[in-house]
Amino acid sequence: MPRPSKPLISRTAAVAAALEIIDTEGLEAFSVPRLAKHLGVQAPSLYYHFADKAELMSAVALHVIGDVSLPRRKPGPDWPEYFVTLGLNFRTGILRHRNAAPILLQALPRTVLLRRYEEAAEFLAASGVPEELHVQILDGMERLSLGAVLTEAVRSPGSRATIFPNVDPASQPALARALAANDRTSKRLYEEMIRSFLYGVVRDAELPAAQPTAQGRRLTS
Amino acid sequence: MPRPSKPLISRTAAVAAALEIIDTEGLEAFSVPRLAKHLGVQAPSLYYHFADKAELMSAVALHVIGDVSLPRRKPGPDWPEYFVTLGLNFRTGILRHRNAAPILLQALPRTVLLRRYEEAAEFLAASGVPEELHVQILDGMERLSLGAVLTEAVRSPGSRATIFPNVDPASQPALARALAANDRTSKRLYEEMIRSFLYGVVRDAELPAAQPTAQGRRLTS
DNA sequence: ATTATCTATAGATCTATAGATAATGC
DNA sequence: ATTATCTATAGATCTATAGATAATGC
Repeated sequence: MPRPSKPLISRTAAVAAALEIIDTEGLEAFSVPRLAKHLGVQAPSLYYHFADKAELMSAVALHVIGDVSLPRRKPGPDWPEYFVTLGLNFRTGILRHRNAAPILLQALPRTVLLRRYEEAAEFLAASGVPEELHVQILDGMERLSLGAVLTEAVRSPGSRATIFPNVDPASQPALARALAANDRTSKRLYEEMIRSFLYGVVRDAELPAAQPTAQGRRLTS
Repeated sequence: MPRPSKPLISRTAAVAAALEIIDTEGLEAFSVPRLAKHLGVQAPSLYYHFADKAELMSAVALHVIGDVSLPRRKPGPDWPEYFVTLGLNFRTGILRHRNAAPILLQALPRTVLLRRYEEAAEFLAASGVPEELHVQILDGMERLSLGAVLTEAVRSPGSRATIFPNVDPASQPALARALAANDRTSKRLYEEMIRSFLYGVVRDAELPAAQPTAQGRRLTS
């Protein structure tokens, strides 16, 4: 039946199905014929909606980060918390689809992220953060959050429980002690990592100094 | 000739050839038959040296990070520079083989990195850094450097020149201003990112405070 | 005329195993 | 006997295009 009364395929349905395959069977399991079977159509039909496989993957990547919501916070001296929230949202969104994480690295058009950067840059300016630091903060946040989340996403199910897997106290005593002295979860480490970074960036700036945590103190100049 | 006088294939030669293919033709171009042709042997012969393709990829990943040398620094109050050097070595080593970067994310056994962490943990202890911070620092350094370098490695040749590509001053004025106010290269941003992070981690600790840069100042308590 | 599917198929690969075979080392 | 290659091949895919075809909307 060469043209159905109602279209069988839509881009969004195709992307959702692709993500479902990747989530449940892994990235390797994904292919165009595979997706077609999942949708109950023939493989070549998908090429009517996507130019090629790369465009499909790109659409999947967009869908994954499209779910990440931007923080609704007022500019001000606690501006670092905007980025902490952003980073955590980002982490949650990606970990929901951890098998798709490698796609983000390769197929994510950077121009998409840039639209968010503009808003973040405005936020920084409105918060009184010196302009010289904006690129440091935005570039740093991109690298840090993408990297931090990707490494977490590809971790095997077995090694997810501990921060470092298979530490042998006999041959790695210093590491074992370090682990024993740590009481933070992976999520908490990530969250604090963002605060630390932002605090460090503004360490020499006059103001607005970061007051990221309850114990946060002001820098003297 | 079913067995040559001298072996035609060695693991190291195979890995080196694999990396050469990946470097010059991209990760997609790599396959076992492809590697065999490059070595002048038949594809199945490679399965005598590697159990499967995954083991081969893993060996390639190991080779890439094997080139990264550990810093030779004495423990002391400028301990952050140990990590800055480590991070820069890591960056240089990976950017030498940027097409192989995605392999590191997926095929790198974490136990390999752990051997280095033990040395780093000893170094932190000897420098007088409180034990509670060791995991924060090691975990943070892993996420930060892997992430920062991967995002840099997959950047397309065209967009490498600028920090953010295709910024339109009309629609993205805040971003354009931020870029204009930035005078740092990608490498420099990465380097300072590590310093900022480490400085931030110890921001509340009594001592040894980080003195990462010439302008570095001490925290008051 | 345009839209959205289908069938058919080109064309190129891949991964991995089984089993033969000759050189080497004991 | 072991080592290190080879040939042959199973078996499974893939990506993508060409061209047919029927439903829809003008």
